[in-house]
Amino acid sequence: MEDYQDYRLFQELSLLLDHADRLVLRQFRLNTLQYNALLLLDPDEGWRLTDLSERLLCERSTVTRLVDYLESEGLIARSPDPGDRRSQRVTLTAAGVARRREAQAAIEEAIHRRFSVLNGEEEQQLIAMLKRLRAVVSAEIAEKETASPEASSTPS
Amino acid sequence: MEDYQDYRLFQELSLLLDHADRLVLRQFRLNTLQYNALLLLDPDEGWRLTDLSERLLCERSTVTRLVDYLESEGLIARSPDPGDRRSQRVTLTAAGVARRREAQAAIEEAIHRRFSVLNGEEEQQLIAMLKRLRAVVSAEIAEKETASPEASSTPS
DNA sequence: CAGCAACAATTGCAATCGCAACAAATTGCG
DNA sequence: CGCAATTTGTTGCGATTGCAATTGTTGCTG
Repeated sequence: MEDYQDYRLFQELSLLLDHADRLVLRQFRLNTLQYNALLLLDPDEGWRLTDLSERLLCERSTVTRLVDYLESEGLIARSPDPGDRRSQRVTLTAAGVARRREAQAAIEEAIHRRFSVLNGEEEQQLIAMLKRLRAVVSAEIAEKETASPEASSTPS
Repeated sequence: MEDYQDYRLFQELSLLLDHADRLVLRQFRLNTLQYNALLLLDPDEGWRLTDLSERLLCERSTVTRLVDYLESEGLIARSPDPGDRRSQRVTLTAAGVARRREAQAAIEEAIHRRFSVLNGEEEQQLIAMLKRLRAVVSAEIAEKETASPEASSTPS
């Protein structure tokens, strides 16, 4: 009955959170996706672009341009994959570690302030609900995407 | 302590929901914003573009182009505001009502399926938490936006 | 009434991102 | 081995959106 109210609230809060994050990250010359990538990356262990795209829930082409930008900022370094000449390994530079540390401090301060309106028990409930929702929506997407990209068949 | 987990889950679910909605709305040649606009509009009572932008949480320029598109699809009509030559009034056409009805049926079916993993009590809790979060984040944005856009002053 | 600030809508521009097409490299199967 | 299918990353293109500047209108104030 309140499904729709949940949905609208969730949608609106998404927009607001995106906007608020942009305001925070702007001073570090990062957008949300770039920041999330920095969080994942590591100075030692190199990530492949394809793995980054799967983790960040975006297209490979988006990761290409994301990596182009972070590289131009000197925050990451591309290096060839020793075992596969198609692949590249992306690692954090010292500047990347520093920039991530600054941005992370600002973002996590903001996050903490926002979620301080919930108590510990509520957070647990929220996490549990969000996980269940994530599972359903993931399944819905998987179902829809295996349905259309192939099989223009309608076979007998 | 779990603030960050909440946040990441929320962010990920936002991406998934956006993606899932796009898959549903694509068949009606609408994106999420266009659909939300159709929900607001009415065959009789005309909306001003500025009011739409505030309701949809986007820029006025975005609404201009949104209305351009919906008009080109024949779903809405622009008419001059009788009392103010600066304004325009936007109303739903019959085709707009029909398109909205189809899209709404599909979307609400999907929403209902997604939120069926929560029971009534959980939905109430979720709504309450989302409302509190919305309030904090709104306040945060308002604070940040009144801080920077003006006052490059640092006066004596 | 003249001037000016505020407001409605639009346009230009840049940033962002998904999708499709592509080149290079790798894998697998006959 | 040899060739087809798959995989990795890139590029072209279009769609979407925010921000700043602009035009035309309104309303307030001296």
